[in-house]
Formats: sequence, structure tokens, C-alpha cells
Amino acid sequence: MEAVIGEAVALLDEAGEPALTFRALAARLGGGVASIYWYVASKDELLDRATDYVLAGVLADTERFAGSDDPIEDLRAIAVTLFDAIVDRPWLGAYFMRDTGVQPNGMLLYERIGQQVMRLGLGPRESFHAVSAVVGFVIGIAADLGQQPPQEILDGTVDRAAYIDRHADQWRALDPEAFPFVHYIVEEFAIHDDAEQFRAGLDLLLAGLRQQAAR
Amino acid sequence: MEAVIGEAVALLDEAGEPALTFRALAARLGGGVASIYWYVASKDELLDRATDYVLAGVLADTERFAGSDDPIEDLRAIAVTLFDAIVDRPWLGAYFMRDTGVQPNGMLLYERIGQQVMRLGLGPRESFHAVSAVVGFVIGIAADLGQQPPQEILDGTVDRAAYIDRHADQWRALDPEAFPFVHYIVEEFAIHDDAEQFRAGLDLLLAGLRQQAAR
DNA sequence: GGTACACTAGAACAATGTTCGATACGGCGC
DNA sequence: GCGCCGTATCGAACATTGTTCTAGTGTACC
Repeated sequence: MEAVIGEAVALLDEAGEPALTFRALAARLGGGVASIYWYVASKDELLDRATDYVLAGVLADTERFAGSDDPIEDLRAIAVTLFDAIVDRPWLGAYFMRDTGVQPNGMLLYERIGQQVMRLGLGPRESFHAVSAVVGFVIGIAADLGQQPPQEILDGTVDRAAYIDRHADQWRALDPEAFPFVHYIVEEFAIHDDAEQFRAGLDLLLAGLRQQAAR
Repeated sequence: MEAVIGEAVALLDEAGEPALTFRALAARLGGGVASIYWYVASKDELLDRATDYVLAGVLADTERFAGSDDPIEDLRAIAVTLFDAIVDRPWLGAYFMRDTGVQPNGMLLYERIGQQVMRLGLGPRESFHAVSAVVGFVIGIAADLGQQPPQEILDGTVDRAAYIDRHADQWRALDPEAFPFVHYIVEEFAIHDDAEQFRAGLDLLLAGLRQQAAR
């Protein structure tokens, strides 16, 4: 059982979600296809279990960010940790926080984020909104990242820098009159770092939250 | 051609993404399966075209939010319009902003959001980060919404209120010692409105942005 | 009349998730 | 020893999906 979802995660890590097929997983386990159905009832459950499996690791990594002086600093650290996990495993973004019955570790992570917000002393409604915003933001940026690599990168035939550069060239070819903003930021796009981009956006959100808490 | 993607959008609207199959679409058009392949090369392209098709409508709806006194107010209006469109068509969230070559209207929408940010007078890097944050946030919250309805709602056998209430009951059943935050906000969750939740989070983000622009 | 071209349609193919029935293995009561 | 039941596995089959091949329409133009 442990081996089943462990190998499933390995497959997801190696070649993304489309690579996780029951037959490939069975071949890897050295068994038949139907055997997997003894452990999980459907592919959805398999995905759920795989997601929860790696979420356990994320949860452990966020353990140490709990009781600093500044709740917002803790919030930032937790969010960054979660983001880093999704960068490592892009498929996580798509399946994280889908409320299909049981995902205990997802729930625990949600709670951990919420507890930091609670320390800000806001009301229930504001706290609920704030946590939803932070989680939604992480998922949103991560989802963007999750669906980018279009096979060429996974193959190694084209590295990430060349891929982004080709993309930037398309932007540069747009009409400057019609797309002044795109031209204004295209050189930033060409050299941008995903993690830094994420942190900048998160800082904006957290600045807004801090302002609300100060009131 | 117009009829093909029009009917494809109709199918997506009625029963979500899994309902859009080539055979169902062909039956609806009163033709054969292979005929569709004369217009689009793959299902991915079909999804792209369908997405871009409805994005044209969103783009038109945001036309009027361009030149008010307050750029951030315009930004908010555009983001809310986009969010409303995704609420109406949950499948949009999953396919919006995937950079598969050609999605002209997605690009135009990105540009329109960017032009408002440009008026804040920030540098290229800050502007790029700000737009990415806003777009990522919209996608993130919308993605949450997009994958919720698990068939029961679409069938009409269970309405949305009962569905959320059942979910809230699961939360209420958690251990209050281990999940103080969940219990703190569960009653807000039970009566929450998605649009309001979105707007609250967006306001936090925009407050942070306004603060940065003032510096 | 004929030819090129836009378009359609049926049949087939490969791959996927899923189910069914059969077959082991291993302990437990008699 | 022997039957029996719950755990676990496997091979073969099924339905459905995206996709391709190939043959066939019509229609406009020369």
C-alpha cells in the first residue's frame, strides 16, 4: 500500500500527471493492473492519496514556523514553503485543495495557516477571507507554473531559459502601440524568477492584511 | 466553424469539461466525428478556441473600465468582471491563461490589466509582479470554485446550500482542540458567498498595491 | 465534361479507466 | 487432515475516449 502511492508519486514526479497510468504503475510494481484496485477505488482516490502523501512532508516542513513574534512573518514562511513544494512537484498545484472527502493533511495545513491569521485578532469573517485569499493566491500562481512545461522541457531537448526566451520573443513581436504594457515589462519577463515573482505578490497581499489588522 | 465552437461552449456550460467529447459534439451538430477535425487539429485546440471565444465577451465587458480617476478602482472592476465570468463558466478557470501559442483575447485581457497598473507609475519589475499577482489571484480563487460541483449539484438533486452545509458539518465534527481556527470560522464558511469572499481578498491585495504605489 | 477544392462521414486504431471471474495463499475450527 | 473464509493477485475483457485513414460528397470554375 505504502509502495503503491510511493511509486505513484515517483511517476508523477518524473513525467507529470499524464504519465500516471494504471498500467505504467502496475508495470513498475511488477504486478497486474487490477491489483491496484484492491488498494484504491478509482484514479481520483489515487490522486488524492498521492497529494496527501506529499502534503504530509510539507506539513512537517512548516512545523517550525509557528510561534515567532510576527504572525504575518510566519504566514509568509508557511506560504513560501508550500509554494516551493509545488515548484518541485508541479502536478501538486492542480490537485491541492480539492475537497474530495478526505485529505487530512490538506486540512491540517489550512488550519496551520489559519492559526497564524487568528493571532492578528480579526473577526471570524475577516479571518476566513484572509486565509482563503492566501491559499487561493498560492494555488493560483502555482497553477500557472504547473501547466507550463510542454514536454520539450521534460525531454531536456530545450532548457527552461531558451523556452522563456522564445516566449519573450513572441511578446516582443507584438505591436507596441496596441501592447504598451507588454513591451514595458517584457524584459523583466525574460529574466524573471518564479519564486521571486511569487514572493513579490505575496508581499503585496500580506501588506494589505497587515494594514487591515492594524485598524 | 462558428457553430462548432459555439456548440462546444454550450456543452461545456451545461455539464462541465468532461461532457465535451468529440462524439457528443458531433451528435449535437448532426454530423460525424471526423468532421470536427477539419476545423480543429486536436481537443486542446478546441479548448483553446472555446476559451478564447468566451474571453472575447469578457474583454468587451471590461471595455468601460479604462479611464476613471483611480487606476486601482479600474483594476478592481476588471478583476471582478473576469471573476464573474468564471463563476458563470467554472470550466474557464482551468483553461484560462495557459500559454498554448495562440489565445489573442487572453493576451489582450492581460494587457488591459497591465495598462491600469502602468498608470500607478511603478517600475517595470514592480508592474510585472503586480499584474501577475492580480491575475494569479483571480485564477486561484476561480480554480477553487471551478472544481467543486461534484455532479450532484449539476443534477439538481442537491442544491448548493445543502452541499455547503454538509461540508460545514464535517468541519464542525473536527476536534476543537486540534482545529481551533476551523471552528472559529466555520459559521462564516457555512453562509459565505463566493463573490464576496473573492472581493475581500482582492481588496487586501489592492490595498497592498496602493500602499506600494504611494511610496 | 472535367478537375480542383471545401467538406463530410464511416470505420478502424491505440490508449485509457474500470470490472469480472478465477486463482492462489494462509490461518482457524472441527 | 480438511474444508472454509478473508486477503490478495492476476489475466482477460469492456466501454469510452482522442485520433487517423480512406472513401466519398457536393460545388464552383474553366
